[in-house]
Amino acid sequence: MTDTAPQRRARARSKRPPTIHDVAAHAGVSRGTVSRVLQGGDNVSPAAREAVNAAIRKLGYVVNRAARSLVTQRAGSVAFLLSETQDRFFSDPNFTTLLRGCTAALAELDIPLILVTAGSEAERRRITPYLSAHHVDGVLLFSSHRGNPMIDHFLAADLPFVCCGKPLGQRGALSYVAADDREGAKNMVRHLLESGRTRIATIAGPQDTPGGLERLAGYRETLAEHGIAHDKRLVATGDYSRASGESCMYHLLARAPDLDAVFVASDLMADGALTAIQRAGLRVPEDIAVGGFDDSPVAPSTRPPLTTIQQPWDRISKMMVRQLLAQINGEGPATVILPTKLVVRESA
Amino acid sequence: MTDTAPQRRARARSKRPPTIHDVAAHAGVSRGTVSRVLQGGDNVSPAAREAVNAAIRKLGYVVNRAARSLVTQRAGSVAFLLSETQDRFFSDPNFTTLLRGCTAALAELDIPLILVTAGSEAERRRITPYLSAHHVDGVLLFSSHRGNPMIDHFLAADLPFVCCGKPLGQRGALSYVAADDREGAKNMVRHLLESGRTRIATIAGPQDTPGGLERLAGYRETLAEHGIAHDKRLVATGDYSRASGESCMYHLLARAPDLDAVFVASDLMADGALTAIQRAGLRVPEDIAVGGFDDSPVAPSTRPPLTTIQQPWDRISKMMVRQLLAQINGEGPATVILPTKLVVRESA
DNA sequence: CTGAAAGCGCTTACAG
DNA sequence: CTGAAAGCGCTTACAG
Repeated sequence: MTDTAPQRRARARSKRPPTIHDVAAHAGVSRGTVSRVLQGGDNVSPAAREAVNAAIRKLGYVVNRAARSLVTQRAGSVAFLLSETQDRFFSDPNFTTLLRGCTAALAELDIPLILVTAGSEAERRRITPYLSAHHVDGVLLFSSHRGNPMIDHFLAADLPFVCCGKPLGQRGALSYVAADDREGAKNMVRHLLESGRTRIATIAGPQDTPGGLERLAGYRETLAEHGIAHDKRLVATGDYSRASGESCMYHLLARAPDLDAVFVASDLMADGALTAIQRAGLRVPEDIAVGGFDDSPVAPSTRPPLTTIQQPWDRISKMMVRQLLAQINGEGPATVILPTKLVVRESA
Repeated sequence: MTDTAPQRRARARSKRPPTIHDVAAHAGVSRGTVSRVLQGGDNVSPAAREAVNAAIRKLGYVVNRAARSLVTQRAGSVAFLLSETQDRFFSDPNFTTLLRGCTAALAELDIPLILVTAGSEAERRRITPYLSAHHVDGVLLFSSHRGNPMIDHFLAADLPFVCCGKPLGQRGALSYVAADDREGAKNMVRHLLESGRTRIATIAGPQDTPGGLERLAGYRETLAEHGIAHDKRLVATGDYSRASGESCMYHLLARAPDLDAVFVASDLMADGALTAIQRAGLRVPEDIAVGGFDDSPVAPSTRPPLTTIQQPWDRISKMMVRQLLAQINGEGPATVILPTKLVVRESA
C-alpha cells in the first residue's frame, strides 16, 4: 500500500522528464561524468562520452535549467527591456525589426529572451527588483529618452546591460550600440547639396534623444562646412510622429517660402512632410527635395518613394547581443558605432 | 590565509543577493517560516509574519526563482510562441497588438514572458525539446495555418497551451481563443446589403486559415439567407497581403464589371482593393462599397477611411493568458469566442 | 579520466 | 503555529 521512498521516487520519475541521474544509470557512469559531457566533454574518455550521448538520445534528456542556474548562479536568459511608453515603441516599425533581430541572434545561442516592458514609473518599480536580483544575466535596453533611472539600478546591482543608442545624461562608460547618426545626417545633407539645393531646411527629432541631437548636429556641420550661414527659420523640431512632421512642414513653409529641400530626421515625419508639401500645391522633388532617415518599411511606398538613410538594424541587434554576452563573460563596456547608408529613391 | 567553509560562505554571500537564510536569521525564525510567509502567510503568527516582512524589506530580499522552480517543478514563466514565418508576423500590426496585450496581462501576474519564434522546420526542431522539457509552464501559440506539428508535441509532453484562433486540422478538444469571424463577416455583408448593394463580391483569405474559411462562410451564409444565388465569379482568394488584395480586385472587376460592393477579409487586402478600384477609374463608395476586416491601424487612414470589422485584440490576449493559467492550474481545455464590432467609416 | 560528496536556495510534508 | 530535515537536479572542486 505505502511505497518506500525509493519506490515513490521511481514512480514519480516515470512521469517526469529524465534527469541526469537516469542518464548516468543508463550509461553506467557517475552523474559527474554526465555533467562533464554536458559541459563540453573535456576530461572525458571517448568511450564514456559515447555512452553518455547515446543515453541522452535514447532517453530524450534535456537539462533542467533551473537546477543548473541554481548552482552556476546564472539565469541563462537575457531580458529585452522596453523602457518607453509601450504605444510608442510597439507602433514603431523599427522596434519590431530590432526585436526580431535580437530574438534570432539569441535563439542561435539557445538563450531565452524575456520580453519586459517598463513604460510607466509603476512598471519600472515592479520590474527593477526582478532584474536586479539577477533573474536574467543581462539586459538589452531600449529607451530613447534622456536619463533612464533603471540604468543606475543595473549599475548598482552589477547587472550587465547594453543600450540601443547612446544613453543621454549618463556619465561613466556604458555599453551601447548605435548607428552613426551624425554621419548619416551629413551624408543626406551633402546629397541634397550636390543635387543643387541651396535653401535646405530640417525637421529634427526630439532634442532629448540622441537621434534628435546628432542628426541636427550633422545638418548644421555640413552646412557650415559648405560656408552656408545658419538660418534658424529653417529648423523645426518634431516628435518623430507623422503628424508632427506634417505640422512642422507647414511652419517651415510659412517661415521660409523659398526653401528648396528638407532633411527630415525620420521617415514617418518625412511622410507627414510630403503630405504638407503637396497640400501646399508644391511638387516633390521638383520644388522641394525631401530626405528622410531610417529606411523604414514605409519609405518605398510613400509618394514619391522616399530617399533616406538606412539604419543598420540587423547589425545593431546582433552587436547588442554580442556585446551583452561579452559583458556577461566579464569583459568591460564598449561603444559600437555602425555606419548608415544613403538610399536614393525619388523624393530627393 | 585559508578561510573555514562558513567564513568563505559568509564572505561570498556578502556580494550576493540575500537568501531566505539571511531573512530567517534577521527575523529570528526558521527558513520554513520565511517560506510560508512568502507563500501567502497562512499558518503563520502575525508576529512572525511582521518580523519576516520587515527583514525582507530591510534586506531587499527577492526570491530566487531557479531554486523555487527546482522544488516546485514549475518554471514560473510562459512562452509566447510564433510558429509562423517571422516576416509575416512581425510585419503584421495585429501581432504587435497581441504581443503587447499578452505582455501586459502577464506582467500584472509577475509571470515572465519568453518570446520564441519557430518559423522554420529547423527552428521548430530546436525549440521543441526546450518547450517539451517544461522550461515554461505553458505556451501561447500563434500560428494561423493548418496542421501545426508542435501541437502534437505539446500534447505528448502534457504541456498546457492556448491557441490564438481555431487550430485547423486538429482533433480532440484544444484550448483556443478566437474572434467570431463568421458572425463578423455576416455583420459586414448585412451592412452592405442594407445600404442597397446587390452585387456583392468578396476577397477571401487563405483557405487554410480559420479566418479565411469562416469569413467566406459568413459571406455565403448571409447571401443565401437573403435569397441571393451564389455566383463564383464574385469570389477571389488572396493571401492577406496588400498586393494580393489589389490583384484580386482587378480579377473581380474583369470577371464581374457590375459588382457594386466587395467584402475583403483583411484591411491590408482592402487597402490594395481600394487602389485597384481607383485605378480602374471607379469611386469608393459611390460605385463600389468596400468593407474590410480587422480594424487595423491602417483602416482610419486609407482613402477613403475604411469601414471594417473590429477584432477584439485586447480581449483575445487577456483571455488567452487567463485560459492558459487555468490550464496550468489543472483545468481542462476551453474554447472562447469573442464578438466583433462593425466600425462604419466612409468606404461603405 | 572518474566517482563521491557538498552545496546552490528554495518548499513541504512531518512532527511536535 | 513552528522547526528540522529531506530533496528538487544540477555542477564542481577534491581525491584518487
